Amino acid sequence: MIDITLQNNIAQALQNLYSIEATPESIVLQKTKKEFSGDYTLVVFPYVKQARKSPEMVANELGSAVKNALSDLISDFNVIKGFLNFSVCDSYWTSFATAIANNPHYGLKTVDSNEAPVVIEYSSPNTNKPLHLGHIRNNLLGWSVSQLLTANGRNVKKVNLVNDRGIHICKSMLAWLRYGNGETPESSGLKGDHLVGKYYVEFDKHYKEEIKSLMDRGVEEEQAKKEAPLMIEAQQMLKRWEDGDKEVRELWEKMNGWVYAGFDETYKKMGVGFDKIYYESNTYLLGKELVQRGLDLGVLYRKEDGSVWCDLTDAGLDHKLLLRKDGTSVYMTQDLGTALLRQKDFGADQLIYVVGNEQDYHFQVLKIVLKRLGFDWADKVYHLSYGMVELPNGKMKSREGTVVDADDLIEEMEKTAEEMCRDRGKNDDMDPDQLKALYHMLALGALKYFILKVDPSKTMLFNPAESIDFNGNTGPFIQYTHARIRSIVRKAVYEKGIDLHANPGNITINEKEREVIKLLHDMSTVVSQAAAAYSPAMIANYSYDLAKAFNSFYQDTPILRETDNNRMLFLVQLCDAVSVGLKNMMWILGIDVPERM
RNA sequence: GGCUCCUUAGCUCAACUGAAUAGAGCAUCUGACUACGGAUCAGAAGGUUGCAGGUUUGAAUCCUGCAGGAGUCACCA
Repeated sequence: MIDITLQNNIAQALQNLYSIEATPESIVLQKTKKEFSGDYTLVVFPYVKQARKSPEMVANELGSAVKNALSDLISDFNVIKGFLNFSVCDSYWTSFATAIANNPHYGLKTVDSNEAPVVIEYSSPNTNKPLHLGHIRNNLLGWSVSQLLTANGRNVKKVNLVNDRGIHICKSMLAWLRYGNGETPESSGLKGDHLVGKYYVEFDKHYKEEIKSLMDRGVEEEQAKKEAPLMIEAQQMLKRWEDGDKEVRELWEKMNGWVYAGFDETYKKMGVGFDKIYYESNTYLLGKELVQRGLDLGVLYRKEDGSVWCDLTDAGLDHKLLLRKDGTSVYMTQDLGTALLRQKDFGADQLIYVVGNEQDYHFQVLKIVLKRLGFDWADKVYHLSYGMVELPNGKMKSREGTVVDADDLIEEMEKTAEEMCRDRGKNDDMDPDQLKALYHMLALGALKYFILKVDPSKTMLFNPAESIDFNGNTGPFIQYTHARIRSIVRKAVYEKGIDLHANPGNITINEKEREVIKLLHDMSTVVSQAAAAYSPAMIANYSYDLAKAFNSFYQDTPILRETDNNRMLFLVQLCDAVSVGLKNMMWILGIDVPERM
């Protein structure tokens, strides 16, 4: 790559001219801004003090030295104040573009499956309600970061941890027994997760009524919440569950089965999947063993009432509960257990958890407790924290009915995609199945891109109306660009008989072509930077830059009417290269790109 | 209240490690379809990067203080 060559030569020149010791990696090259001529820029200010010369002089001397050493690569340089701009020869760019045309793996590294894996957990749903918009951000991030790390050559294992036990499940079960009349997904036509979610809401409704009537009779609110018959019954049910009561377990399995079927459908629609699924009902006991171990080691302590705690005040945090006084486990207990189990299962090089930022504190504690329990691999735990998704009218709250359901949203997007396609009337020749697949592809492209283009750590605002806009910085814009490029390449090959593998030889390129090639050239760098930052957003925004640069170039370049055969060949190869680049970056985001649309 | 994170154009978002005149899209306005796919492109307008200091040749970026917002500090998960 040319940037590495440049770095080496600059380091050498610094040494020769001013006896400045600088490692090649420490030399920062940036892309030259559009307003100035050149391709790569070196800021020389950091070296002027040691060189004891003016910035202009240092830049000129460095420029000459590097140009002389690399006369076949660097065609020219110019100096503006302390900025040294290098221009790269056309031949370097053209041969680069030719080389990646038709290389379907450009920008993607090969995975060594013997390497210790990166284990990434995402999704982690509760089995008492359907997936909503917040889960969508989680799932898309988790999937995309997996793809991103894979593209960077890492051996990735995707896992899901289903929270299938606890009081919340009992609430749904209880409400279903009481008010369900034996309703099933089949009899009601409801998706399993929606059906169970319905009874979770039902429980809450009746529970609140009970609290209210107790309070009307003069009971304090706190007291009423504890004494409401429904709550007591739910707790008894949890106890029966933990005791392995046959009747409760059977119902639990039946209702969870409905939910899993529903989730699978949603996951499939979103295009996400897992290598392994953990269930808390299978892992929570291990956490309890770890707590015992902590007590034996003396890093945890037991209060008089029997509850177990960890004192984290020396780390600047509070005391943290690890086991309730009745001996049942809490969230942290389970997480300790699953972390250990996962480490044992995979021998992971890194453990990534895609979990919302409301749990930043939880993960801080988790790492410290693991460390104190004597697990050195605690350092390998990385919490990929993401911000909440807000709606234009404020936060999502299940109570106020402002939750956006995942299935509804996807269906809504598909409908809009269909309308937009109808309006444009371009797909009259496609059969109904193809059209349906296309609408789905566009709907998900729009949704995924809209969510992934935002930096994960930031709170984002989801505006349903805007997300379905297929213009501007959106997924469909990139999908459309890709389809158009494929159309050009098809025509070139079948109508003009162009051989994509031929060598176009030496040709000169214009500014817009150069811009496109440079973007492609930097793609691998961007992929590794994005992987280091766990940021699909970088990929998304970069893809958009590339698509935009291509459209601008495309607009005023008559590719297939070009009279010079070599030049036409080169332009088609450039098109092909761009489509490969776009396709691979969209692959990282989990977005499908159509050959035609 | 303690701790953590956030605040960039009317709106939604960028800006990799500090670097040249802080960039896109949407919305608004002006232009380009006898055209390889117009779901496009070219252009205009829009900014004291929350406020006040500091460090630096250079700050949206680093430090301090303040204001505003979010999260968390549960025998919830």
